[in-house]
Amino acid sequence: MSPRQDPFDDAASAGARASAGAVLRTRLVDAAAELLAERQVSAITTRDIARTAGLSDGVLYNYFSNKNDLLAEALLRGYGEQVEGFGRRLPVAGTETVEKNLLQFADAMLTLAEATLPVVTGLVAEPALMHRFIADIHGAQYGPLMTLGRVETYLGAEQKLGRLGAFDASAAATLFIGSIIALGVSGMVGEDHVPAPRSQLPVLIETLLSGLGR
Amino acid sequence: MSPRQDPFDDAASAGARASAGAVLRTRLVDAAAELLAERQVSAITTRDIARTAGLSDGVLYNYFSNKNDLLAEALLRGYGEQVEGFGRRLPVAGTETVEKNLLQFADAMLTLAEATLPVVTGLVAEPALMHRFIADIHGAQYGPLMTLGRVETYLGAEQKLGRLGAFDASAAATLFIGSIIALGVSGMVGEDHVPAPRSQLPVLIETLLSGLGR
Amino acid sequence: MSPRQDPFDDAASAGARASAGAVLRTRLVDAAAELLAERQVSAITTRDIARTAGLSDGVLYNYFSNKNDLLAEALLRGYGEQVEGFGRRLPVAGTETVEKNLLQFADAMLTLAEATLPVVTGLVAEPALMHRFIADIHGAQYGPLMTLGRVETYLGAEQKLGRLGAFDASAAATLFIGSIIALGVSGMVGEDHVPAPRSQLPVLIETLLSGLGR
Amino acid sequence: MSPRQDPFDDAASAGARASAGAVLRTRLVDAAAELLAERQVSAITTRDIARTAGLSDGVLYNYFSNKNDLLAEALLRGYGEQVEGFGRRLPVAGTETVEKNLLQFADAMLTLAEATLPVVTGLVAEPALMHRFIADIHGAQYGPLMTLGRVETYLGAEQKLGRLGAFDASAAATLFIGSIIALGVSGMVGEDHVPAPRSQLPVLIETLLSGLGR
DNA sequence: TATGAATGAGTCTTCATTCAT
DNA sequence: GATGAATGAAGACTCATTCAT
Repeated sequence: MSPRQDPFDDAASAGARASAGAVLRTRLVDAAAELLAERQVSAITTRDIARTAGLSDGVLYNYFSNKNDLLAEALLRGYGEQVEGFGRRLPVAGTETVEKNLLQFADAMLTLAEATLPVVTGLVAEPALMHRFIADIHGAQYGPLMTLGRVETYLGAEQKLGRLGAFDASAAATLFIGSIIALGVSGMVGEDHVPAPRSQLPVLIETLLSGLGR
Repeated sequence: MSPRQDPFDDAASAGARASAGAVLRTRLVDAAAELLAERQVSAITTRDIARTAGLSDGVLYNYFSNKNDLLAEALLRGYGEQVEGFGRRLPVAGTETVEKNLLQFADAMLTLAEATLPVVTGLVAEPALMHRFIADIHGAQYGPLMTLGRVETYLGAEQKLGRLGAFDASAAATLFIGSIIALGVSGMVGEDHVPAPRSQLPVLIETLLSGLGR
Repeated sequence: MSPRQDPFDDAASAGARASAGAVLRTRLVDAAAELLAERQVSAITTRDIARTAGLSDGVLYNYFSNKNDLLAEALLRGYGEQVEGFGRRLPVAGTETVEKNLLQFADAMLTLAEATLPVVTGLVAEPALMHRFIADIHGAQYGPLMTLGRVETYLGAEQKLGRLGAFDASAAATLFIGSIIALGVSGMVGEDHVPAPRSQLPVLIETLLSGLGR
Repeated sequence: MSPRQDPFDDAASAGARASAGAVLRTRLVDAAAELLAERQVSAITTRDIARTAGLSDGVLYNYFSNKNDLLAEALLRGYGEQVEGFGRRLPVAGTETVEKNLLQFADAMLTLAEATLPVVTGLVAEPALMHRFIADIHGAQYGPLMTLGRVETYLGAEQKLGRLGAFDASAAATLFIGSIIALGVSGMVGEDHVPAPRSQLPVLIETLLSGLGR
């Protein structure tokens, strides 16, 4: 007698099954992320996700306890990717000029804001998901504090190098990031008569560097 | 014969009768505003509004052509009240010190942001209402451009008075407002370990005034 | 002392009041008839009628026990007017030629059909109103039997005058009226590629007169 | 091994499973058709259909994009069945006698009219559904023009065979069909004192054949 | 485990009718 | 009588979740 007839019952296929499951799980997250990129969270139905993933309506509940669990994962992954893209573009203190570096920083940050704002603002309507998301990005060190921290660290480093004066690095980072996010928001709302956000970065930086005083 | 004392007689009651319709209308707007203050737009149902107003389900449609019309009115009224409160607190160029004035400006603006951000961000999930709202606040001169304009105007005035140096007033206003909104947002999402937004205003202003340069 | 001060309290004004009531009643029926001419029965609301009559929502119930009672009256009146217009245009047996007379008959009947079909078909969706209407037009001798009877009478008269041959006048009337109503319906449904109903009357009459036999 | 007897096994049950969706879909259409046979379109609610089909409220939307889509299908199916029944009963030119053939034609047509008139007239109150239905029956070659065309064709064929004289076949078809529909309508509205529609067919045909002239 | 059919509570909106003034 | 504000039942449609196969 051969060991077993049941084709699904050996270690290999058990592994295959397990990873097959993981595959489906990933396909669901991919589909959710894809939809998140083109639509408000509140406009995404479980059926949409299943269709996009090419799967049936019910699978979702084999891998996630509910819709929000899946969305939270997709959200975190998408956000994380953007944050990492941001992290890879950062200038190094002491190289180039401070102004040039800040511009590069600003551009990366505006890109991050433009990519994540639509999704994040959409979360406001889903408090449960929102809190979940905030907890998750804290856990994953992806929070806005991280970006704020990067700017702060950079500014502090330039100060130590003597390429910047004395100022509160934390406050400066808030001014820098806050104004860039504001630009991103105004671009998102799409008010007419407002200049393209990106074109305003240089004068923003120059103003921040010089200050308003005499 | 002395005039009648009964406050419900004559013109008064005629007026009351004439505006009887307006009473319910107002009650509906009040109810909507009340709910808006405690919940996301998307979590407010027509039934909620009716219950809160102590009215029956259908009344809404005797005064508004649909749910969004009512919400838009409540939204605009609430937002307008905040904007006017903001407008009344603004400093005058040339008085006091620039720093003190900017602090007052910042405080008013943070108050405005804290009051309006939750509602406004909730609109993102309701594009129809969002566009309606944007059109309404533009019509009512309540737009964000208005607040930006106020700051810009103030800074320009101080420049002319020689109390501030040479800088781009528009960029400065963006730095100022953007960072305050960012404080408001961080307060709203309620991240722990973040200092109270209001306590950060002085150093923010000082940093903005001095700049980062040497 | 003059007889009476109260301007509303003499016989004349009592009469005026009574007729004032009748006036409102008539205004309601007028408004309903007006709307019936431009819309399906099912698309007419009591509020529409009140607005059109320039009256308040509730008056209707002072003169009619419900919406259908009012509509039934408007329906009957409108239908009666058309039927009477039809009755006034009928030819007299023995005058002109039979063919010319039948054409006149046909034209009057098509006019009647075109005017009443939209309203009558709209009634199908309101069984209660439909039955009421049928009973009413029977009572008022306005029924289709009446028009059928008119044709039948005319044909019989021409037979007696020897201007037509031997045939069953009732069946002939049915052929005549049925085909004209069919033309009216096909015009109403507005199928393309169908010739204008009125242009087909002559050949219809000629065919009816000659018959299909050899 | 003998083939299995169990009708639910193998291919049969695979088919059943594959078409399991179609089963509910059909049940819905059946239920709609059932209601259509006993009630005006406008008096049928989605809940009625679901209850009649023994299903829950929402199922409808798993198979149809809206209520009208379902009704349109039920309508077309019912109408098509009648039209096909009609088509199967038609006489052939040159056989029997013309009179007998026309009577057969008339009877089939009256049957068709009696079956379809209540439903079709009910559509008048639902313009959207009406247009949809007209488009559908045109697509399916079920339109009234078809029935008209069948009569016209028959009459033309008899003319060529010399069994009928010279006349306008189109006008004759309109006379024929129009009067039969009129009989159907008068039967439908159920006026009393009107002889049974079917009993009037012979004299109608005789009159049509002989004409009114001398 | 995968499927997708089925569920049913919940949403906005309409409108004939009532009734206090 | 006249008003018109208020009522609330009813309708079409959506969608997260369940569960038999």
